[in-house]
Amino acid sequence: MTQEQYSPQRVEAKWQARWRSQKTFDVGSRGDGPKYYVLEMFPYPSGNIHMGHVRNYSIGDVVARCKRMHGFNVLHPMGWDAFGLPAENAAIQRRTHPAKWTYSNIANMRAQLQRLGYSYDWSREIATCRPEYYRFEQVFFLRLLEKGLVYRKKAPQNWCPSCHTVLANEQVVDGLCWRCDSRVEQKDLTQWFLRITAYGDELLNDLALLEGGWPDRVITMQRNWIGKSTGASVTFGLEKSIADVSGIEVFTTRPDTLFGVTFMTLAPEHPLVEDIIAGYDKAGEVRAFVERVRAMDRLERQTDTLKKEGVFTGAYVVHPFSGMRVPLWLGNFVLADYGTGAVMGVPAHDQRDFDFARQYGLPVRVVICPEGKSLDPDDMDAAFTGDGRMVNSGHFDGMGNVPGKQAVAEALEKAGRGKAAIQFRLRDWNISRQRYWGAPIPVVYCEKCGMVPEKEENLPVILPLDVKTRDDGRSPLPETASFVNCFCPCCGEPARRETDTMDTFVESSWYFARYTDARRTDAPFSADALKYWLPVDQYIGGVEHAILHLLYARFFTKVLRDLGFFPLDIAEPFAHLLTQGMVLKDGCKMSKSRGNVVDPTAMMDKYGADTVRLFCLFAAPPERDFDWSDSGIEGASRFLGRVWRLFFEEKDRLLPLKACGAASADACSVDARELRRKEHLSVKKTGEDMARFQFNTAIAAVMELVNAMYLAREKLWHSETERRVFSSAMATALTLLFPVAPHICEELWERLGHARPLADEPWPQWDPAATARDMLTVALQVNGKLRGTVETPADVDRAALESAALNDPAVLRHTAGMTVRRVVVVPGKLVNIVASQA
RNA sequence: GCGAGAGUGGCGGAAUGGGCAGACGCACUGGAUUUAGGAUCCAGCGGCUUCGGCUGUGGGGGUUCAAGUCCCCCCUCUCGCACCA
Repeated sequence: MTQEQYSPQRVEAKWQARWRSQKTFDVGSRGDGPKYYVLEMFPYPSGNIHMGHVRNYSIGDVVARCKRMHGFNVLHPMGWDAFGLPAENAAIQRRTHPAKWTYSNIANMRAQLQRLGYSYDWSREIATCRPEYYRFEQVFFLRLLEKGLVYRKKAPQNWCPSCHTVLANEQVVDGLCWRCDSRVEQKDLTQWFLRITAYGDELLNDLALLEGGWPDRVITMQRNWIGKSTGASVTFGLEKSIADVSGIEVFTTRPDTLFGVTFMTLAPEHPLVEDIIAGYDKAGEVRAFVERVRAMDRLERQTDTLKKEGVFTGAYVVHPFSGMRVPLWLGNFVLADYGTGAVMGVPAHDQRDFDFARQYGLPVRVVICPEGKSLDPDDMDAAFTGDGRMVNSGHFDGMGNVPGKQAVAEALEKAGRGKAAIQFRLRDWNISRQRYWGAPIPVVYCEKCGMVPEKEENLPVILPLDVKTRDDGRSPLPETASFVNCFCPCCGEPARRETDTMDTFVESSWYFARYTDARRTDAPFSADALKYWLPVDQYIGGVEHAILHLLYARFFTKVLRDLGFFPLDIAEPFAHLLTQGMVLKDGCKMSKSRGNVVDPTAMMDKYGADTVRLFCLFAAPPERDFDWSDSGIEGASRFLGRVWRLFFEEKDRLLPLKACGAASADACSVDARELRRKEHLSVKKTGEDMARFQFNTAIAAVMELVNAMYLAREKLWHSETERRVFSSAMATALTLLFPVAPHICEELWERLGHARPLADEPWPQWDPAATARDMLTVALQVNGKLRGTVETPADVDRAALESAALNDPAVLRHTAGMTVRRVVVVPGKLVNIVASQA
């Protein structure tokens, strides 16, 4: 028998061309059915796709194709997160322009994605570096400015000396730059901030809406990052008078311990330090301490092992209720940028304060006692942080400390010395970047009018492409006269344009919405399209964005809603989130320096796209990391070869049926009925596994079906019905495998004689009657141990089953000389005989 | 330290509500085919075994007729947070 050789490259090129020319996956041309929006995190156009992309996008493509087969109107777009530093650095290295580099990378990577046969609606493709895209970001910026949600502030900032730019707090990981791992320095700079803290509560509370849809750990990470603490602010009067300053404010989560305060500690950076130590005879020592702490960088200062140190300032504050004098210290553990940069010290009830007090001989004052006990400060070897009764606390004595928290806060408010307060760990988002390849911030600086927003009708402020790039990595914008020199939108006089650009995370905070009407030019979105498509039903990407991108996008969704761009009933952008694991090689992350990179295009050259997709999905469940295996992909390739060969070896006898097209196999052999049963079970299992994103087991179910067909093929040609059973199994296998390996399935489907492509076929229905069995294998246990099996008719009654079990030779052997105490029958599954020595 | 997740053959991994542990694949072994190699097809494949069995899901207890699965204690690994007042 001559048979055609399987050439994946030829088959894949054919179907990719057809899908493109027929716009198969353009959602605009298909308007029926309920909507489903599946989105994968868009790539940074670094030059070439890597296996991580292939895995991410293969998962998304299976979801998209499955949903489509289930009758959904599926939006599945793709685009480019195209601004950013690597383009600039690469351009410097290659003596080219970031734009040129970026656009050529996009062209290259688009071709690579198309070679993988993903079902994207390419008509909605976006690139964030195009003015048609970022112009709307500038519109958002101006509206946010109007609302006070974006502001400029001078403050110590995270500065990456190697990237020559500031970083947001979220972009500093263990004191290092998230991108290049350089040590981040602190630098005083005037920067633009987005007031994400104004949404702290909503970002925190709405995490509840994501329970069940997002992985718990991502929700937890966001909750921790936002870091809400409830407590009170308290103002301690300053004994010494400083102009305009009446006292020092602290934040505490334990107002119930207020009477236990025996000292106060300020951050060395606290703005009042100089005023406080003025005139103190040991001011020099204090200054030396401040200098020493300041010299340490963030990383050093935040390690656990750092010795807690402090210095007395010579000054005292006054307790708001007791009027007691409280010594004022500086401490290296107090953070300047959390709370008020000042902490009240309650050594009896806070371990850190306890250690500090013992180290410097400060008094310990017990104000909470465990129920029915008393505490002696001299006997304590650790702080008591549990609940109990308030003591030594004036008229609060005897009160439980839990209600005491509120009571003290109320009393503070009445006395004008404080109030209930909430603190967030979350800081405002610094979006200024001192780099060139980003979206310009649309404001100008005028000598007369100061900072003036650009007029909306003048947008976009276009990033000039004809700049002289600098070798040192600094932005060329400040030296680009044609960009910098402008006229004040307010008075018309000459002015200077802002030369900082926006953090690229701003672009990725709203791109998912732009896809809903990507070609629109007069507005960023259209209300109808947003209302129809949002939220994204399934979002898929790496867990490395658990805080950064996913928090920013949530924030933007709420902001754009409040600015009137988004529908009011959209609270969250991504209803379901799948965080896929990494593709490793030899247990390590793939990297050029390690030399363990597996190139997807080389794999496609060798095995074809279908095999690469199949292996990425089959190797492990999607959330888990998996190790690339050269023999593993061989196995995937072998399986597709097996499908291809089976098809051509049996082709002359195959009928052009649809999936599950054999109505019944009643009058047929056992083999035919078994194959039909396997076919329907495969439809059930594959469907269920796809729905819960267990692609590895879904594929295993199709493999089982193919294996069953190999074993049955010589036996099933006796009758027309048997021929139909076999043909139907083939059609079903192709249909079930289609979302994973679409090209080969389309090709064989067409060769089976179908005019309508598989892409337009519905997901098959399985028939419970076809999965039923006349004979069942029932496990026989004695005292819980498997001793044998027995074949029984499916409708056997309990008594018959029980007696069959008791008379089974293996059972008899194991119950010899014993008394049967009990027989447990699980219908259709097993019989367990409980027996013991007589 | 706190929080989350994980630990199953030589390997990747199955077992969705406690019910025949190891599906599917890789590697390996044997057979068929082949001039040969490769490819392909078929079969075997947790460990021990006196071939009757015994034992086995990180370790130890427990619940149950029955535990990878439920409960308690412990160990290891991965990830996240880490002076947050």
